[in-house]
Amino acid sequence: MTKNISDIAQMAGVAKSTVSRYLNGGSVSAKTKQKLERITREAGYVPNTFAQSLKAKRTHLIGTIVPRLDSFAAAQTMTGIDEELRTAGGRMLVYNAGQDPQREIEAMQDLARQKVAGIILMPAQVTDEHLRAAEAAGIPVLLVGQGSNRLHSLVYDDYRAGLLMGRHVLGMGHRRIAYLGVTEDDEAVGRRRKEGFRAAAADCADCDISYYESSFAIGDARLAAETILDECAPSLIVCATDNLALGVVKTAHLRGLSIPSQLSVTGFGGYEVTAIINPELTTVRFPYYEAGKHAARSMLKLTAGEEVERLTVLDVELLARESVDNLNKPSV
Amino acid sequence: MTKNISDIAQMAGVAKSTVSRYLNGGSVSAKTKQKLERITREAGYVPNTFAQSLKAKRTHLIGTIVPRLDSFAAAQTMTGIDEELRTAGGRMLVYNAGQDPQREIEAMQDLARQKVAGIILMPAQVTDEHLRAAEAAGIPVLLVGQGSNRLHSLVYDDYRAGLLMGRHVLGMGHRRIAYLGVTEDDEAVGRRRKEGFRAAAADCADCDISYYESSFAIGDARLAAETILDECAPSLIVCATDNLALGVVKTAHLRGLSIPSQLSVTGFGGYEVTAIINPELTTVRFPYYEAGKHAARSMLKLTAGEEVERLTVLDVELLARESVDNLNKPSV
DNA sequence: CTGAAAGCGCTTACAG
DNA sequence: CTGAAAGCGCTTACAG
Repeated sequence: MTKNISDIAQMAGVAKSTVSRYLNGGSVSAKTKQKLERITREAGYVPNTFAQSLKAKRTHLIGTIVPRLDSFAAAQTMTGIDEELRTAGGRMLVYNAGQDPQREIEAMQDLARQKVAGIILMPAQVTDEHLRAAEAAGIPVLLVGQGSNRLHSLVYDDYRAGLLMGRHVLGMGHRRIAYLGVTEDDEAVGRRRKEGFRAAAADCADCDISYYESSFAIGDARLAAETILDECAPSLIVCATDNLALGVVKTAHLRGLSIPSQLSVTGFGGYEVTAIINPELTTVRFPYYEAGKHAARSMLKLTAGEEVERLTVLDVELLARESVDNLNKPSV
Repeated sequence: MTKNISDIAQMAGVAKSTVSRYLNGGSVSAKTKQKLERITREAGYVPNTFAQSLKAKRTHLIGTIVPRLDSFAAAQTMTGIDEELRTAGGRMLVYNAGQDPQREIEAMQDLARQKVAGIILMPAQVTDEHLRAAEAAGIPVLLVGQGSNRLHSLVYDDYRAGLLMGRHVLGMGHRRIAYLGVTEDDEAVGRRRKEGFRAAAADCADCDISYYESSFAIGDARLAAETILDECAPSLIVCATDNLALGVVKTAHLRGLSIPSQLSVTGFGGYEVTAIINPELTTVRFPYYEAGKHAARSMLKLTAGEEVERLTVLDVELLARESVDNLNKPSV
């Protein structure tokens, strides 16, 4: 029923190789091209992707490795990748690493075996093992969210995010501050956001900043908040992600602390939910969706053998909302 | 570098067909089997999936069509599907329909062309066109979230969800109630939840229930809440999804209405965020993750030609939390 | 249980 | 610009 390239060749009275050349944009006479155009259309011809891949030894599939499927950042990025890929006839093969670095490595090996054309990886950290696996894959690997000088990378300006947030809360008059971060093994989220924040605080003589650390889980953030509140009773807790901020907000509620009058809280990310909760959370928006589109475009170029910038830095935007109290209120 | 089946055959001193038979569990003598076992292992042989698919005309890929990537339900379901598929060596190819029924149809056609082994579809509604496309695909199609007597379906007990919720809020003493639903074109979410709720209310003589409708978007729910509050000033708004409930909560906050003392709100779904906001949202938990695992298992059976129950109904669970005021408080 | 051969639907040098 | 032929790495009747 479904036509193959031989059928088309026969119908057009040319050789299979001519049809193939036509399909792949090779040199074909104008007349032949016209004829084939009509015939393939009328016959509803669709190339068999397996046969193509078997010969060409690659697919139009782009492997995408995400730390988890149910995170706002991952979902937005995947949506961007998917949409952009489709416009070019590509497809996204999702690989869920389940927050396990080891599974990220395995994913690269597995995807390489399946001959995907390229891999977009959203890693929590980039280890030597990651680099080795990426090289061994023998196909383009693009990092999103974390940088490496050995791989093409698309990162957010985490440092500036921290800087913007630092300036903002300092400007609101906060001096006794707790910074709830994550492991510095995570270069982007754990290290650079904090460094940016620290740089902003460096200009401030009378600041008292305590640094804490938690995992990415909301539950851990809730626990960390208990400790922070007991130990240093800050006027503000800056959290390295919106999820952590949600956890801190939860603990504040449970303790009967009103936000922002009794405790100010901020996040990073710009998750949708931060605009829904009350009060709305002050945070920094990260362009996850745009990053996905950008990543897909770059990957398409890489698989086509074109040049792509090694490092792209995406800008972020402060969302100053209600969860930070203004301590500069004129005293009556 | 990478070995193919001929290399293995040569190394083992047998024919390619024998190797193929060994690989696919065909009849091979114990001796040959042992030898091939060792050789394939030592050589690190990995079959070329394209060649397999080209011949066998199918893949180990299972297409999964979701309405959107960034929804809690979709993310949980995908996670379940992905995990279960992997244990069987399968892979999930995600197709994002972007909330467009037409793209769901296209997705089935596209996936069929790509010769995926089966399709798991999470549709908003099941039209005749869906049914036709599913049949034309020529591969197993499994519905999740919506039922059809013409296709294998895995659904939630939406009717019971509505019933449980109805009994709960009535039991808490609410009588003046607004039900914010969605289009009845959505059999599960729009129709059955409401029917269940209505059944619970039927037992209640002095009930005053007004029915409203909105899209699935949080923004629309916020608007709908304005109308509801103006028109009928209920003590409680029952929302057909947690997202709608979030929108209603938002509007309540903006109007300065305290929850639950001045307005009670409930949802359906059991999204993670409902346990994070303050007060926690009363809702019904839907087992999305389990549904994903179940769907994958069924699909694996279907592609293997095994029998699978046409209809599976997954149970739901009421999560009675803080967003519903108890009107039965003893008056002092 | 095993092997030789054909074929899945393409692409790619190689000639012309 | 075009065609004939080989080959990508498998699977599958068909004999034996």
